[in-house]
This record gives sequence, structure tokens and C-alpha cells, in this order.
Amino acid sequence: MTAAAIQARPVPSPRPTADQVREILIVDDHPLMCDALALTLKISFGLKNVRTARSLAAAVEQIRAQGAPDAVILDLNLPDARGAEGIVTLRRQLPDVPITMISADLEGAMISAAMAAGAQGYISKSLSREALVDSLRRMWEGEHVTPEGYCPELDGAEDQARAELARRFASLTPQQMKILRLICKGKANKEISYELSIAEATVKTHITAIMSKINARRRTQAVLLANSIRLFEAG
Amino acid sequence: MTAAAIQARPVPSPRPTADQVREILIVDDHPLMCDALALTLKISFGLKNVRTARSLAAAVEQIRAQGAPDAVILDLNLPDARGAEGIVTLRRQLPDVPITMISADLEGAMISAAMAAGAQGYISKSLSREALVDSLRRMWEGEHVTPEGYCPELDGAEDQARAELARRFASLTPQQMKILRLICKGKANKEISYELSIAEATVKTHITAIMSKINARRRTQAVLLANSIRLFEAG
DNA sequence: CGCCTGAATGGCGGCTGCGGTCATGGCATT
DNA sequence: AATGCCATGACCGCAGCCGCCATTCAGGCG
Repeated sequence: MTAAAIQARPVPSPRPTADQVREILIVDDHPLMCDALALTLKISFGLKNVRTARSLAAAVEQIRAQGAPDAVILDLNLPDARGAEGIVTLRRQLPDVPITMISADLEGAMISAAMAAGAQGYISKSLSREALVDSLRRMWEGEHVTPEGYCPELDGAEDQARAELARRFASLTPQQMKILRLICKGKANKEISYELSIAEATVKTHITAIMSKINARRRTQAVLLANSIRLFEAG
Repeated sequence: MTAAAIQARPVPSPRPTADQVREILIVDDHPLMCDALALTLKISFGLKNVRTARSLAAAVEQIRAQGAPDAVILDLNLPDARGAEGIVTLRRQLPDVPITMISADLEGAMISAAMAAGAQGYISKSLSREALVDSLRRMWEGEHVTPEGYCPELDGAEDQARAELARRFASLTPQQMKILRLICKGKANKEISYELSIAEATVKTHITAIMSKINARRRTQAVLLANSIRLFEAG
């Protein structure tokens, strides 16, 4: 559940409400996305003052010149600020303004980094207008909003799985490794037996052992697993 | 047939010009991006008929129901078609319609894959409106347009082989494509038959047809070939 | 030291079932 | 009528699992 992802952070400044958001700043280097967001916000929230900036530097400068907006929507990938850097920078200038991250990338680690850096929420560019508007309203009322599938504990799980997988591959004997390499080149057992000058039956037993070690059932799965950790580059 | 890979592709249909593009189809699952693109096209080209679809399946269905558009703009990452699959599928239905890929990802290999699969061009979501409009106009006049930094010779002759390969994949029927996708996920024939609610025997014949078309003998080779042109990106 | 033992690796053939080919037929579009 | 796509069952070879054997190396023990 996305709700209560981060419970009741004690906001020291006056608690904002969606009604109090009158001026907003969109920081995005995609002109089209910028326009689309601005248009949607104008229509859905009746906002008149939608400012835009195409880079982090431009945003900082604009805030100094024109003052602080009531909310910020920040693209994750800016030409001069990839990742969480944008949040950190803007929060220095605007400690009490909710900053919403928006990105096409839903990778868990990225979301975690953004939230940890102090974002009010993280939304996907793939959201429907309704869901987007709803998410923004909730954020502007103080809620921390993260995408559906996001589970903070899941973060390093992928890396862990990869490390575990690499460990399994490391347990292969030299002969097994040779055979696996040939499998990953699309060779048949008979071809492998010829190349290694052993009987086909022997190849099969090795393959059975390999499968068991890397936890695969079909040889195609073995190929996929090997490729997933780039075991044999090129080929 | 294999020669003359890309350059001077003898388009049998009337050579298109930007003026002749009256109806366009945008395939993108990002509602905001969809709107923004549609709006930009209406303004810049004076187009009235801008159709949209939020998935590859929806696009295919819409084309059958409403007829072929004069041009297509296709997002690289759709919920039901990551990678080059979208181009391949649409080119089956619309062999003479220019298909423009649009993506935030500018990785060279991805661009190569898209172009090899028969895209008319590849543009970044980060482009300014002016550059975007210009790129589209050039594409609709027959030019193959790729992003600035992209250097096709980087791959050299491999590109030709890829184009040929992509053409072979393009000849797969929808059902065959479904089955190939499942093969590339490591599924067994029996599992595939269950997921598609058909007999295992049917799966096998489809696979035989696939193998024949893409010139593979073993199913592992089919997986490798599909991965080599990034047919199904990630699982 | 010699001997046994046990674990690890490489190697073999048989059996079952899946993978891949073939011939065939239904159904739609042309 | 012809073509293309989908579906099916029968047939055959290979893929994958089993039990078994040979060689090597490390250690325990009379």
C-alpha cells in the first residue's frame, strides 16, 4: 500500500493544503512534457501561474529572481542534474515547498534515493491524467506518495539476487563452464560432444549438473540466466 | 533481396511528402506525452486527424477498424511491447507508412535496432518543439533521421545483417510472435500451450515455422537471435 | 608407509518425455 | 479457387534424468 509509506512526518512549517497552491514551478527539459504538465495543471487545478524551467540552474536562478513557488514538479533526468541532486539543491532553497519527482523510470533504488533526499512524492510519467492529478493533490495536502509497486525493502533485492546468481555460476567446474559457454552459443549436445571429444551422454550429465547448480530446468533458461549477468559477453 | 539493405529503399507506394500526411497515429502509453505530441502536431502541421493508442494491441486494433494512417509515431516502451517488437508488428500492417520511434533512451544499440527493424527515424523526447517538427517533416519526405550523436557506421556491416534479421522477424504472424515471446522467457511448449489455450502440437508447428523464418535450428538459437536485435527488451 | 575412505570431477549408457517435422484440415480473406 | 493463418495428431530424434564406473586427491588410522 502506498499510503502510510512514511507516516506523519512532523512538518514544522504551516501545513500546506491543495487550495493554497497557487503558483507552481515545473522543471523539465522535455518541452513537450513541460507543456502537457502545465496544461493539465491549469485545467485540473485552475492554476494561472505555472512557471517552467528547462534545467536545474535555470530553476535556481528563476526562484531567486521571481520568488518561491508553492510547489515544484521536478524531472528526474535533467541535463545538469541526474538523479537526486536536483531535489537536494532545490530543498536548500525551498525547505518548505513540496517537491514532486516525475520520471519514466520506476526503478526501486531511484525512488528510494529521491524520497530519502526529501521529495514529497514520486510519480510516473505513465500515469493517467486522473491519477496524476490525484497524486499531486494528495502530496500538496502533506501526504508522501510513491508508485504502486514500490516497496522500499525491495531495493537491493535485485542486486542480492544477482550476487547470489553469480555465486552459483562460480561453483561450476571448468568442464561445466566450457559446456555452458557452448550452450549459450546455441550448440546442440551432439555438437558439444564433438567439440570436446566426449560422448553425448557425458555432455548431458554435465548439463544436468549445471542446471541443478544454477536452478534452471530448461536449457533456454540457462541461456537467459547466463546472459542476465553477462557471463559470456558477445556471441 | 538481402542486398540494398537500407539506402535507396525502393518504396513501391507513392513517395510520401510532408504535405500528404493528413492523418497520424500516436502510440504512447504516457497520456501526457500523447496529448503534448498531438497538440504540437495539430499546431505545427495543421493536422486535424490525430489518433492515439495507448498500447500496441490497441494500435493494431484501431488500424484494422479505422484504416491506415499516413504516419505513425511510436513510443519505444509500451506496456505490451518493449524494444523493436512494436515496429516489427506495425510494419506488418503498414509496410509503406513511415514509423517514427520516440524515446528518452538514446543508446546507440537501441537506435540501431529500431532503424534495422524498419523505422523511418528515431527522435528523442528531449527535443525542442522546433527540432521535433523539423525531424518529423524530414522523415515524412522520405529521409531517415537519427539523433545527432548517433553514428550508424559504428556497427558497420553488422547493421546490414541486423536489418535482414529484423525483416525476417517482421514476417512472423501475430500468434507466432506471441509464442516467440514466451520462448524467450524460457517457457516450455506445454506451458505455452496452456497460456495460449491451444494444443501443444499447435505450439510446435508454430515454432517450426518461426525457426524456418528466422533461420534457426534450435530454440536456443531463436532466443539468441531475438535478443541480438533486442526484440523483447527485459522480461 | 601403506591402506582405506570419502568427496569431487569426468565419463558412460538406458529410459522417459519433450522438442521439432510432417501431413492434414478448418476457416477467413481475396 | 487460391492463399494465408491457425489448429491438430502422429511420428522420430534429441534433451534431460537416472544409475553406475574410473580417476584423483585429501585425510584418518593401523
